[in-house]
Amino acid sequence: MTQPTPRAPRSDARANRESILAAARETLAKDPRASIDAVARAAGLSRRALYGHFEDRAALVTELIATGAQRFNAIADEPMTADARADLARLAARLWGAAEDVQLIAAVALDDEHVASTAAALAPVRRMLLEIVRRGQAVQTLRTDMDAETLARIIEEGARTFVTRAPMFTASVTDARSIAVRAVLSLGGLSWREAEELVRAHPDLLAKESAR
Amino acid sequence: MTQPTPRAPRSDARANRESILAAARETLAKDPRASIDAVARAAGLSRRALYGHFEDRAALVTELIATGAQRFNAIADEPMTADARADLARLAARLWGAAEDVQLIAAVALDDEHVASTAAALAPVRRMLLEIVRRGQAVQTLRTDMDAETLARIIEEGARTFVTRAPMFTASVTDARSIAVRAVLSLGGLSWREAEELVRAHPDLLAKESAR
DNA sequence: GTTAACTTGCACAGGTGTGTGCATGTTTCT
DNA sequence: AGAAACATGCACACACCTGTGCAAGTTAAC
Repeated sequence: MTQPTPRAPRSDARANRESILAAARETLAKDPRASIDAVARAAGLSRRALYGHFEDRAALVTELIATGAQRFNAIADEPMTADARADLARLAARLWGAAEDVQLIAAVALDDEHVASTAAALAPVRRMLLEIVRRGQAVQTLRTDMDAETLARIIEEGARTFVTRAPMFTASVTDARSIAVRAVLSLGGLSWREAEELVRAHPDLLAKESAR
Repeated sequence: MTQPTPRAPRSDARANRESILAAARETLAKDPRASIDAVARAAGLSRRALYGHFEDRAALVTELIATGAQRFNAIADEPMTADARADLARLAARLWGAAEDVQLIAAVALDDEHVASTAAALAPVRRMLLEIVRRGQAVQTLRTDMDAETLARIIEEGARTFVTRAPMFTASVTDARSIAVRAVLSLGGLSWREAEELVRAHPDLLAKESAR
C-alpha cells in the first residue's frame, strides 16, 4: 500500500494561529462579546480563515482560558515566605504582571457560559490567597474583622478591579502597578503608611523581574 | 366644535409602566444586554405591550438612568461634616442604600453607548467624593501617597465593586453593608482597626435610616 | 353598558452574528 | 515545478433581536 505522505503543516499557518490568539486575547478582554469577524480582522485575517484554525468560537475561547490558567498556575506555584503581608503584596504584583490574562478571564467569566472553566483557571490562585489570608489572620498581620473566606473574596474582587482599571488612572506603568499593590494591601487591613513601608522594604515588587 | 373628551389614562397602565421599570432595573443590572422580551416577561407583560409604554429600548434605559441620577443627586446633596473619614463612610453607606442604581448604572455604562449619560448621572457623587478626598488629604486623615484624583477613582472603583459584589459574600444584609463600608475606608488609607473604631463611633451608618 | 384604553399574538422587514460549502487564487514544502 | 496547504470572497441557512402594523380580545373609565 502506498502511504499517503502527510506533509508537514505550513509555518505561516502556525504564525497566523498565534496572531489570532493574540488578537482574540486583546479584543475579547475589552469586549467579551466582540464578533469573530472583529477578532479575525484584528489578526489580519479573514473570518473564513479563522474557522480553519478553530472549530468554534467556544474552541477559541477555551484555548485562551487554558493558557490563562497556565500562567495562574505558575503564579500559584511560587514559594511563600513567613510574612503573609509580603506574600500578599507579591501575589498582587504577579497578578499585575499577568494583567492581560486577568482582564480576559474576568471579562469572559462575567458574561459567558464559561463560568465553570474560568473558575477552574482561578482555583489555584484562590487557594494561595486563602492560605495567605489565614496565615496573616493567625498572627494578626492581616485584618481579623471578617472571616478568612470573606476577606479573601474582598481582596480578590479588589485585585481584579485594580489590576484591570489602574492603568486608566495614570500614565506611568510603574505607578499603576504600585497603586494596585498598595490598594490590595489596604484591603488586607494595613494602613497606608504600613503599606508604603512594606513596599519600600521589598523593592523587588516594583522591579521588572516580578512582572515576568 | 365638540371637544373630543380625552379620557383619563387607565390606572393599571400606570402600574404596568412601573412594573416594566422595576423589571428592567433588575434584569438589566444583571445583564445589560438582556432582550426587551426578557424585560417584558419579567414584568409579566408581552413584548408588544412594552412598546406601548416606551418608544424605544433607548427610551427605557434613559429613564432608568434618569431616576438613578436623581437618587445620586439626593445623596450628593446631603450635608458634610468636619470629619472627612466619617463623610467617606457615610457616602459609602448611602451608596449601599442605592445599590440597585449603582449596579444598573455600572452595568449600562460598561457596555452601551450610554457612557455620556451615566457619567452625567455620577457627576455629583464624583464631585462630592473628590472634595472629601481633598479635605481628608489636607489634614492627613486620608492617605496622601497618591494624588486626590487617583485616590478618588480608586475609591470609586472599589465602592462600585463592593456595593455590587458584597451581597454575594454573606447572607446577612447588615454584614454586607458593614463590609462594604469598611472596605472603602481601607482604600482611603485607614487601618482596619481605625475603620472599625470609626464605624463603631457612628452607629447611624449601619442603621436603616442611612439606607433610606 | 358602552366606549376608549390597554393587552395579546401574529406576521413582517431589517439588522447582526454564526458556521459551512465552494470556487478561486496565493504561498510554502519537497 | 508540482502538489498540498492555506487564504479569500461569496453565498447560504439558521438563529436571535428590534421595531412596527393589524385584528381580536380583555379591562377599566364614564
